[in-house]
Amino acid sequence: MATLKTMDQIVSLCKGRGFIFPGSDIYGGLANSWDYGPLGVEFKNNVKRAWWKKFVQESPYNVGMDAAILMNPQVWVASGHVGGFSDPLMDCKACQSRFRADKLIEDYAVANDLTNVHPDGWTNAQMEQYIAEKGIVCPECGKADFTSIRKFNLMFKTFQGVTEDSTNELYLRPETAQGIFVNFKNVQRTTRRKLPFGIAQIGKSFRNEITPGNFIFRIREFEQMELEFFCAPGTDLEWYHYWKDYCKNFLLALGMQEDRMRLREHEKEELSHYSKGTTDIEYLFPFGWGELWGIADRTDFDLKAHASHSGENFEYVDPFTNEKYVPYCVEPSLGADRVALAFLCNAYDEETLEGGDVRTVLRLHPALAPYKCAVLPLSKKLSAKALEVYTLLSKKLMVDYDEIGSIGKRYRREDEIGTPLCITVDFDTEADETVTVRDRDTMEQVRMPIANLISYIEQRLDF
RNA sequence: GCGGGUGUAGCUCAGUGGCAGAGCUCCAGCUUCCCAAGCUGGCCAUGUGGGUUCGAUUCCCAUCACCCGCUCCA
Repeated sequence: MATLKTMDQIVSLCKGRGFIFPGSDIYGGLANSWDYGPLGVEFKNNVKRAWWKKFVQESPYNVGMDAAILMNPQVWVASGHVGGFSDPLMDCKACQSRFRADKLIEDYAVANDLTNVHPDGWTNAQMEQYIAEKGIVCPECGKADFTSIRKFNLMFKTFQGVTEDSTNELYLRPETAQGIFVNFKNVQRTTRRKLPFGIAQIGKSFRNEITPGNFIFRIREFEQMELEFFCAPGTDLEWYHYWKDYCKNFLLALGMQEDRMRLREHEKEELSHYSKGTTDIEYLFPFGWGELWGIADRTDFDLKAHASHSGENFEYVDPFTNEKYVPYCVEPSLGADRVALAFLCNAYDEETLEGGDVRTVLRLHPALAPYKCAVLPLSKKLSAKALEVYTLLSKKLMVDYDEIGSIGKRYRREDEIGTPLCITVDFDTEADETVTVRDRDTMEQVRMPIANLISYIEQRLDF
């Protein structure tokens, strides 16, 4: 199977074959924006479709929805993003290191056994004053020479309405989850679901990251695939483990190599304020381990926060016990671009053939491959028959067609973009209605009637 | 965002204060017909915006992007 490659090889394949291009390229680009090209959009759509299939279509528990990106700003006050998503940062003027002011104070408090010092709710001025008074120094160089605090609000702002005044100020959502929480009652009522049930959503989110990078791993405009799974208090831990396994199996079923995956449980100190437990599913990228999927037990934090801010009642009445409670929530949250990148890295392989030439092959699971097969006439004289086959298959599947260059060259081109099967129309096809089907991974060829192609290809798409 | 490096064709790299070159790719034609064959021809570049200069791809400034170090968690 594929060996670990450098990021450059992946990026260069993506640019070269039309998976992913730098955003706004002709104007010199825009920091960390990337555009998905013809193959990239097919591939990413397949990743999203696979997730939806497993988490909505095949799940007895979950339903889907699609909330608006722009939401009432009160949503972000209630969720804690307006306050919590802006990190107070200071730079050391002496050595140029950057720190979070609240972290500096916390570390100082821990080091000096000051158990009653918690800078979470402090203003910038309070934190600056405290750091100056206590003479807290730079952990890097030991000097006490900090810049003042600068807030980096991680939420993008925009305006609704024609005038740019602050009363019309809106945020682009930094996560899709809140669109689910605010619709909890609507979905529960209209679907008549009883607990436990989940609401799934795929959509764009926006974060003004301080340091984005590593290709599409950390970008400012990204796509999330989130499930908010609601259950009775006390059953949350059980479901937390259920979904953790379910997520892991999803990745394995699509061919992710197990030795490049790991589950990392967050330490108590690392947990977010709302979370009782969090596990990250991480993937070993060429640049190191990176988080793909965060599975968090969010308790009743979000629904309660919205209940108190909005005045809505989020209590659920258990139809069997008549018990009233605010549901607990388990959240498996996956980055679509990240997992797509992981699948690309996972699939990328360079194979040295007999004779010494190197074959680049993207060993994507057929369900994820941009094209499910390619139709290749052995000669241009066979174009008419080959196009006939192409027309037939393209009614059901994404199919490529290529008649340029030698047949071997066209096989290699398809290998490089992960097409699992090549269908070669030759001089016998016209007479006996059979074609050669060549496998991307084994390079083996079988003869098959045209009539059998669709079912043969479709059975490989299961996972 | 801060410090250091880089920017020439789709890709990999030459080169110069006064004409911009190669290999691969790509396209066309011929040929071949089941694993990157051959021949012929063709397309395509100095990241962007300013400045200095008679003249800038080369020098200067800014900007954008990428790579390497400090902060993020989908």
